[in-house]
Amino acid sequence: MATRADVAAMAGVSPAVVSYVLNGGPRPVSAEARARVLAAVEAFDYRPNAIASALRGGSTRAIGLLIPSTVNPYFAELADAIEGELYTSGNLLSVGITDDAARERVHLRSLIDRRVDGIILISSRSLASVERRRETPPIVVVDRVESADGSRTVSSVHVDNVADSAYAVEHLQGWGHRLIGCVAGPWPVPACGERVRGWRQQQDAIGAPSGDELVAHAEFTADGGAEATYALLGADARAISVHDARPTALFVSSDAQAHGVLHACAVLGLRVPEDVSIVSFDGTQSARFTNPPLTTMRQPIQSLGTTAARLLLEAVQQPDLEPKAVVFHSNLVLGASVAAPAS
Amino acid sequence: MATRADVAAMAGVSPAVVSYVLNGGPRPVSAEARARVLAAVEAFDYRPNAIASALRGGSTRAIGLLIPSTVNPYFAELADAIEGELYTSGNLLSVGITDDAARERVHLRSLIDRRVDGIILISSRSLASVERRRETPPIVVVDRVESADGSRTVSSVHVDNVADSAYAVEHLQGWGHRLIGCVAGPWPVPACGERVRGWRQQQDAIGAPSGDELVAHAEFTADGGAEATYALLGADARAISVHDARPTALFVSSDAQAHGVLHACAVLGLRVPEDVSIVSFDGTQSARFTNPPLTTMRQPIQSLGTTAARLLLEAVQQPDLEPKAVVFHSNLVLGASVAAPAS
DNA sequence: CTGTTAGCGCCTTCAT
DNA sequence: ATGAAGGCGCTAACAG
Repeated sequence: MATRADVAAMAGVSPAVVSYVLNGGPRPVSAEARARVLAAVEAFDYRPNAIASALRGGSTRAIGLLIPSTVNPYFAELADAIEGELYTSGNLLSVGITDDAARERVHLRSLIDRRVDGIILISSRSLASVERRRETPPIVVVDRVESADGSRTVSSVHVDNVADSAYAVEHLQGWGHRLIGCVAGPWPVPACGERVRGWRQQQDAIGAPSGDELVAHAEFTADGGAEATYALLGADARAISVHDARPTALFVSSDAQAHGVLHACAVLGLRVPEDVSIVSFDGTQSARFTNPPLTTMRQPIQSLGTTAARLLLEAVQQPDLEPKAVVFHSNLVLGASVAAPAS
Repeated sequence: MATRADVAAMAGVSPAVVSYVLNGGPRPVSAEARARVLAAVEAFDYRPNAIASALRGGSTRAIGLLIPSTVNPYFAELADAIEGELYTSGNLLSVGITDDAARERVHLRSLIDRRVDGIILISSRSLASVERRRETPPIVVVDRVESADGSRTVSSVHVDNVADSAYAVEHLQGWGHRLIGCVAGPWPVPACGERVRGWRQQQDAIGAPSGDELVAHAEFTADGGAEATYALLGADARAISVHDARPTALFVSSDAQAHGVLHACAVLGLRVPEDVSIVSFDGTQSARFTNPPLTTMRQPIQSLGTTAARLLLEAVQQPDLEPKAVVFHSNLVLGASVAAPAS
């Protein structure tokens, strides 16, 4: 592959002049020399080696993204928004899938070794260990960030999970539901805990049951949602024996799980919404095409993604900027998965 | 950040010895020196700078992936499989989303500039221009590859789109359908054309209509599928005026489009499968949770992804290996979107 | 067994 | 307006 020296030789100038032309500085170049250089660049189809440039200049124009999965439509839509914003600013996205925590740590290391300019962490389980590290590039987390000592060291973008979850539960209560189960998320990250907290808070607010027998943790997948449903609504569910009645509604922490919840309800012979009402969280496109369409709390996914990217790029430019926390809120999208409980 | 020189200084050895220890060669190192080096590495939390290593060694251990979208579940599942395989082999994935062809070209350039070890192209629209380039890293395409002169220069992985599409159409015919519409894909890539060809071939095989009035091209999105449905089944559809009857079934080129097809049918007051039967292509998880569940040709997405990654890694290791074309076939997954036409 | 050294390709200061 | 040269951090060939 042609190098800068080749171009310089053909143009009859020194390598420095080639850089001057291509980078628009820092020194002026005569029109003649410029023309010869550009011709040589054309002839060789020359492009600067980004590796060498990065080694020299200290910037890779690459951003790392650590994401739990791309199969979950919420994460997929988020990744799409982030990539779009980065593309616009001339940055490349390096992606690691962080199914499990060990993998997340390995990927984090790898990204730092590769000197990415910044990192976006989605639902990170190893943020604590990150913050302990000496030297990391700027980081933005898509999820709430809570530091032990209250001081924030990274920026974050997220919805108000507690309030938005409470709102979803309130919607169910408004239709007359009291015994409402909660399909919780799998990971020890704030977003998962907060959605349970929002459910519990809202149940407590009207004196409705909020015990652990009504909570089932599950993976953020359809299968996870199905399992949780069997645990909560199946014949020998603890929720049923404790309350001597089957929950009439479920608050589900993600659309991905809700797909499996619908499936499991069908298997159990329960009709949605006649026998069981469902409200889920995320508001992805996929929620519109289920049977029945899901009533779901729609997160502003595009905004979350573009904001995360923009915050990060700002931090890359000005490393000693104050970390920010940007909070959005969700909107209830009415599907057809909620009805009044059978009386 | 600590450099190799720092570690060497602390360990009281030369920088080369640090490399010998960390890289396991190429020269032996005494146990004592090794211990001191490792202690120093530990103390500094030192890791080699991957940028410098790449500049020197010629390998970035990074693979580029160009993908049309992550929101389409077929592409998302494919990306997931590819990332998994690359992670296993210690490679990082750099992703570019190639919504439009211009973007694809920019990304391709960028990946080459960054000296990725190889590139995976999904449904590429600019392969022709790639093949014209002088120096590219190894490339694997997920789609069929057709060179003008018949000689293949890159490897490919794909299903037999013509045969698998024909099979899907045959399934509809088996239920008694004759007037079958085709929702085609949007891009000038082999996979899109071949699915239409499979539909047409199978229609011709039984002397059923296969004219262009029965084909509607559309984006690989739900909205695309909906628009195509209006064009084919709406009140003033050309298909209807030509045949003086409404198509009783649709062959849909992707699950993503099929979601929108279902939606549009509901809007048009057409029941699925009573009024319109549907078979789609891809067989993603998402097809199981629609209303009704989709009957769809399931591509072996995991295998496609891991095979693409493995072929590429082979080519990276042995650049003058013969390009291969690996062909898989799809399986019909029975949902509930097909029934006999109303007589 | 260990140390020295020459680049990899680029950017940029300094000298001309 | 241009050229020469140092150095980013690393690997590996070469010399002790």
